[in-house]
Amino acid sequence: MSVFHSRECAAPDLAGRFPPEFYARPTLTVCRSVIGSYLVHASEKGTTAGRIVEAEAYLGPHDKGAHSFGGRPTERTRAMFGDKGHAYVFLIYGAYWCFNIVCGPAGKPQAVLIRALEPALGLDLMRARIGKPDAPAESLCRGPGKLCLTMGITKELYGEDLRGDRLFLVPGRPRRGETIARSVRLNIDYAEEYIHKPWRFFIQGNRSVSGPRRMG
DNA sequence: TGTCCGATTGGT
DNA sequence: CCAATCGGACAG
Repeated sequence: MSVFHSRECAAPDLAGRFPPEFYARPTLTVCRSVIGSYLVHASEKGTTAGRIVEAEAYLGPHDKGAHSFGGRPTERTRAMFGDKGHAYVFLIYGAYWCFNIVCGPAGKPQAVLIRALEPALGLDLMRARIGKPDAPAESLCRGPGKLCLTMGITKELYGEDLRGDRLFLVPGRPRRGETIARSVRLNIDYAEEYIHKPWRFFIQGNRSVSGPRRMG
């Protein structure tokens, strides 16, 4: 809460950040735990933030849906093999950036893809970044590519330490009455048996969630 | 060097 | 359902 009073957003509250131990837990635990937490980007243009309402776990090197499948680092995936609690940012379809939190035990390149946020701060800056001054709030960060557009996340933040001052997470929990649901991950038709792993978490029924908003 | 393709999105 | 669009992965 306190972090989001406008005065404090100009100088983000360091104490609000997750401790390193948060990212040391199993990746599926981290993935479920970030639901309800906030992602904050303090950029030169201003600060934007959103409550995480949808995330997916990628459990390389065995997960056929993960970029780290096979276990060999490449130029693109280098960050996934690096320190936990840092950003793995990649470009998809030559058009959109996607943001992940690097996780996993030692030697396991894993990550949590942030798929959707409920906008919390800097909505007009978000709208300005996509050139849509009238875009409804719930659509601004609905989808991994869109949230990077509106949050101003690009390759510039590749490998960024999420405990730093630019891009960071602030703990939060789902609100009363909100339920965390899980499902298969989206758009990984090539992942064979890993297609069916229920490694997507989301706040049931939340309007900012991309794809299916309910189980079943 | 050349070819193939995607952890998406927006429009038809 | 379909195309846009381009950096990276990998084969040769």
